[in-house]
Amino acid sequence: MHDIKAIRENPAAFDAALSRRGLSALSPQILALDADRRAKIVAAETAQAEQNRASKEVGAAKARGDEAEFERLRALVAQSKADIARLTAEADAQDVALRDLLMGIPNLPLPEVPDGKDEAENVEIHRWGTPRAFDFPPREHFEIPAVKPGMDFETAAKLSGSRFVVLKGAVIRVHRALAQFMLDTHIEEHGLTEMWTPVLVKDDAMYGTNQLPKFAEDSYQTTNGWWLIPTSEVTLTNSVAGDILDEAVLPIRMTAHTQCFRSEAGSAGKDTSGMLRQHQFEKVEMVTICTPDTHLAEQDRMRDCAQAILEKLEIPYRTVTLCTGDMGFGAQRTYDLEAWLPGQNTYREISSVSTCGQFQARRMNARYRAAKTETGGGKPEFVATLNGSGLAVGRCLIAVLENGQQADGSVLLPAVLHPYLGGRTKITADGQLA
RNA sequence: GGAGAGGUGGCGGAGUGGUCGAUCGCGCCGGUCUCGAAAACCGGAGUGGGUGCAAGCCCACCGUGGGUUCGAAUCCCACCCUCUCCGCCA
Repeated sequence: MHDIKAIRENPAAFDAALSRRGLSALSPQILALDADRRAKIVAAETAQAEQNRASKEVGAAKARGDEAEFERLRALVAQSKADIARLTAEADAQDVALRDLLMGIPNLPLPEVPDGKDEAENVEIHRWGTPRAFDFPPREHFEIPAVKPGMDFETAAKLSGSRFVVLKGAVIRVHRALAQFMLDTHIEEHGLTEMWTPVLVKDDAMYGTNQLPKFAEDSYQTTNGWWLIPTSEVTLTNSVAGDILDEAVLPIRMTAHTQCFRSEAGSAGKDTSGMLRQHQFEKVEMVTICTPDTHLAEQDRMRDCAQAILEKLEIPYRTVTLCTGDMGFGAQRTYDLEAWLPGQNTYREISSVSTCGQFQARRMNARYRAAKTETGGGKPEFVATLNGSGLAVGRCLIAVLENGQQADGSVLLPAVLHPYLGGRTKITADGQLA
């Protein structure tokens, strides 16, 4: 959510940033609402102050036994009650209206974010590894002989419909190894703290990380009102909602491995084969809570953590900075990591690392108290929040399988996974670990 | 699921209708004292909003939302959460 004071102080800058995201100027509408709201607040508070004064006089009259004056004042106060109720309701309504409006406006891109309409205009900033030269036509993951016995879409369809998968045998073991490997690396080498969180959350959490109010149709809700998280960004980030943190505890760098649930509404026909895009998938997520002056450095750090995973897995990838037209609702800047998928002969998104600045913190009311200095401090300020995949486990499995496939139908597995697989180094063409 | 207890400021803990935004203790910050520190003493200190150049003033907040009343942290209703015991259970 945006800071109304910042918009008030510099509406032109606000509108200019909005236009970079392809939105028309909103500050006139916002400022009009804001002015109206403040006028209503003044009216309501003035009336309330008068009543409070009168009430004290009533009490005083009663105390000195002046019954006539007591009754006169009492009637007066009683009369103004309805007026106050009306004014207060109006002020509240304006407040809600402004909040609703601000809630629906996306975050503003940082100056260094490239302008652009869509993903075609993202800017590559880093490339690692060289795609293997195949002396046979590389297959997509679900067509590799070694994989086929362990990736069962028919059974999943029987159970749940399309966009689900049943994994078995060697394939799920590699999947599990991947998640463990990612977590262990983040914990031991990157200094992140592992968390285990609910995957069912209340409305408030979904508002905090921007899923609500605009993107309700992208998530699933239970009959009693809980939401299934589309990413553990929701639980990790909202873990500090409403808090006033001591600056000394920042930055807080977390990671979690959870199931994620997405309806994929609007993605009909997109990536329908294989397990690239599922309703249910696993992700190792990273979330950082930090001070606003450190968030850019923290974002680079987080990106490096994600890149390190791909490098250890020996998967060629490239990193892009998303252009204004491709950024998510809450992001100020986003790096996407795209893994090389030989079966598709292209790079596909496997991680997205975003800083939201104070955007989510304002929604969640998550603050920190800056250490006192001569110049100030000591006052609560909103924290900055960042989130990134570290990585999407299912997509990472795809990348490992496609990049490791051999002419004979087997798959060679990256060395860092061998310890997690009892020393086994490959999946044979008939689907066995060996 | 059943029974009971409880939700007050960073923490502990008072407060059952009228200057209570809230006694007190601890912790915290500033000062006095000290070579320095501790102790002691003095003083300060919540959050959000509105208004104002500012000092300040005003409004709201004692789990949440309603209600009663001239007036509510205090009374009433609903809900949420926590704890204890019992039951069930991965």
